[in-house]
Amino acid sequence: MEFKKYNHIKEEKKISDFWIKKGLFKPKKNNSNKKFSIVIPPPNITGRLHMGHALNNSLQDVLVRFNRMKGLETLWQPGTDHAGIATQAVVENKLLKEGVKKNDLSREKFIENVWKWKEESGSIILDQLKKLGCSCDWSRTRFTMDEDLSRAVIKVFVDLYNNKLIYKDKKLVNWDTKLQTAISDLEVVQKDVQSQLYYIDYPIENSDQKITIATTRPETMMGDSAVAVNPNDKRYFNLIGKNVLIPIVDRTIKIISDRYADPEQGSGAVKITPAHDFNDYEVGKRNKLKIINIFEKNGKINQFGVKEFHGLDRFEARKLLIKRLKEKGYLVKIENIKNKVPYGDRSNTIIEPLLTEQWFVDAKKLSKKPVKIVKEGKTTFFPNNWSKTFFQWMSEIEPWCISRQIWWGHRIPAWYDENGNIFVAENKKDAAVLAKKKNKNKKFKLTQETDVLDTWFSSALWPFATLGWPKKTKELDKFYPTSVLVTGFDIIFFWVARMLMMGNYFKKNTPFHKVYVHALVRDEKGQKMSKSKGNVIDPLDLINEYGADSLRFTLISMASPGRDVKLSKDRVTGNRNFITKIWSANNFLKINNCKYDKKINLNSIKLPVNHWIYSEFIQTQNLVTKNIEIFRFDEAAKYAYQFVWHYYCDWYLEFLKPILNSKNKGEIKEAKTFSSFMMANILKILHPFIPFFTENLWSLNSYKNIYNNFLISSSWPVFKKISRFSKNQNNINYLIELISSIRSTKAELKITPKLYCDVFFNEKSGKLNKLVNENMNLIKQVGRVNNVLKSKIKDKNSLDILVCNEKLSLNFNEDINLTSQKERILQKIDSINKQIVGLNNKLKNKAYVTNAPKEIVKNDKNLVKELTIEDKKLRSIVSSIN
RNA sequence: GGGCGUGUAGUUCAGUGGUAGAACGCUACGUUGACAUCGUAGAGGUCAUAAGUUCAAUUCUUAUCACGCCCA
Repeated sequence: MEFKKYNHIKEEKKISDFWIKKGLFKPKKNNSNKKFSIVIPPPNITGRLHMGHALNNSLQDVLVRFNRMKGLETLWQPGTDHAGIATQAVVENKLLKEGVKKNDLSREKFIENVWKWKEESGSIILDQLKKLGCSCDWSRTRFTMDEDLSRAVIKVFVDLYNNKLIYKDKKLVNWDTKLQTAISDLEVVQKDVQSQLYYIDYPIENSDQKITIATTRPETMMGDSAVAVNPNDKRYFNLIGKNVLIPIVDRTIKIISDRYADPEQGSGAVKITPAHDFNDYEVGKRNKLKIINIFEKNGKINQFGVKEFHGLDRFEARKLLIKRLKEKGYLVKIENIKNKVPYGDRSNTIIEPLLTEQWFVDAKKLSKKPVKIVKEGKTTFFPNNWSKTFFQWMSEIEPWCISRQIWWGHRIPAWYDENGNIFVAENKKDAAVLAKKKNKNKKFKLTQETDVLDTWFSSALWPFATLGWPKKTKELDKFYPTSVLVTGFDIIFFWVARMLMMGNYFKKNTPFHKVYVHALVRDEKGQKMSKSKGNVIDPLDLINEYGADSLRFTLISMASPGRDVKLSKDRVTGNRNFITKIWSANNFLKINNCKYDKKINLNSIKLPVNHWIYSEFIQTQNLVTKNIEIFRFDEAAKYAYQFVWHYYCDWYLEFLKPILNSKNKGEIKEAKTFSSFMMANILKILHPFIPFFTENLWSLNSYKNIYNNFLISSSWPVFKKISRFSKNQNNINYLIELISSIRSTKAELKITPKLYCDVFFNEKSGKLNKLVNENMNLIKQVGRVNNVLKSKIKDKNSLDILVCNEKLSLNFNEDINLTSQKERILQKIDSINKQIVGLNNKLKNKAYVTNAPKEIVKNDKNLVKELTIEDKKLRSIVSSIN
């Protein structure tokens, strides 16, 4: 009979459509009253599936499918975020290609274009998640710019403003000169770069003296307000209070004393530019210095700079200024140094600290409750050490700049009257009411704030806003707080911490009980995947080549806590082979007409091999269950793999062959039904890992007829141990050892494995002897044994071996070379004796015998006994070879 | 500078206070009626280094070295 090969591409698509059409991803009410919910970390609409997503969502899907099968009412809430800056850039570029500049359009018109783009391309990544097999309730898909979610954002903003947790302030912020918006401190990455440190002389007024300062940013000299020296720096002690002239700029400033100046750094004297450096800003505040802003919003020198430099870009200005300083002899020297320079994570341009008016969230106040929640263990991190990182960041938290000078996003619900009074309300009408009160009966005109909110502001509301908040919905009631959040460590601050703040403030409850933190996916050499390195592996390529199941199984089984996933194609191939292995095992069942057509009555099961595989399955089932529950997906996958391949396929199916080939109709029937029953349960425990393949086999094998359900909706196996079966678990394991020994002896003797041998059991009362008699067919076929002899044949072609410490003789129909075997046994005797000596020494040690647990000592004593017997028997074998 | 983490077979990683495990790779043999995307057998480890605690340390403690990440 020919059997088709498994075609993952065709089947995965079919099954995915089917699940969705049948509504099987939706939460299903049941009697247990237990719930399980996860909100997806919303991918942004410009995003495309990468390995990080693949890992993140495979893990969530394991949890979701597992809990669904365990009978919990399960919701996996999907959706996307609007990614303000990224999306605006994408649409801006698209328009530019069509010959349209953003600023030629009205704000409304541009937003219209963004929505159009979103409708066309915004759900690509969700389709990719479907390809991965994610069982989200897609009918509940949400988007951060949806009407409902926008309402939540507005409400949150207004509430926080009214409670003084949001405020407007003029502060130095991280300014992106390319995107021309403020960004939060988290969106700034400090990069190590090669820089020049310029030493410049500032002449001291009314004196021949000069003071040398060192700076990496000479162009900011135009905004200098002072030169600072350390109060303890004796070199400059007598200069404090004197005026210096800024060269080229021709302006005088004071030399001040401030502890910020580090005597060890550069020359020990440092120029202070409060408008263009965060540290200088603080120095300026302490010393009441002038703030001189010399930059336009695009990073070019403005009218407060030196005239010659007006309109020059900051880097051109630097070059020119250095040239002028050199010409005039103010430049002392240039040093090459390594330093950190702030870059925008989106624009990859150097961030400029700029003094602007922005909206801020008082993150410090909002962080108190989350810290408490985590300390009390109401939200726990896995692995736990991430809570340390969390606490550390929360304790140093800065005000969160939430306003962005872009168009795409939630426009801030604040209105200004002509006098600049601010009115924050959910809509213009309400704002007008406030304005009327403020302006008494005078006329006023309201204009709305043009800034929009940071995308993370809306993402912070994700766990409750997606469930319907601020409305009181059934879902919110049922699924908040969510059970677990699965996320990468890189967004603990961006997202997790902020969700904890908002959830605890607005819902008075933690948004999730557990946070599972996974690591990065790297390439096989441990390098971060990046386009510039060209080492990116596209998950969709792997899905097409190997199937989503293979990719999922690989990622899941490599997700060890606290370790990066080093992905290589070899791994995926290996797991694809695993799936093929199950496919072909199932073909074996089909060929042999192994059908499972009604529920098994376990009491009627008689065959020892069935008892054995059942007992082994229970162990596996327990290990898989336990490990998923404690987030050890790698271990869970490993145990499932072990059982299926090395127990079910390698031994169980082999043991079935002699039974199926026998004439015992009862045994044949039991073997057929039970093997298929076990296959059904294998599919169950593998389903969270490889959902497409298992659902497909489930339907091909018509298991639905017995369980009245699709695999995805079937129940997780919870079989009980049956003591009657357990006896045979050990027995079959002894037989396996016997067969393995016969095989390796053949290999050692360089006898082809094909060759059958005869066996004689030297010890009549031995357990092996008895077992073999009970399983005669099995040992003959699987062990390739011709006859089990009644008496020993002393023959030059016979050899004694030891199995489970019982001596037996193998008799071959072929000349065998016993000298090599003798050598091998002598080596074995040697190593046993070393062990015995070691153990005896240990047992002679009184401290050991008195201090060690009795069990351990007992075990050692037993071991010595057994080893001594083994030694004796091996010696007798050796002497018989002579 | 502060914090976190990692170092176990050729590779990627589990694991444990009491005789070191898996997968992949490798070697030899093999097409036995599920499977060569396979089978059988096998080789391969001073558990980074040093000291300490302990009857006993790969495991706990400390130090050192190497590597990685985060924050300043």
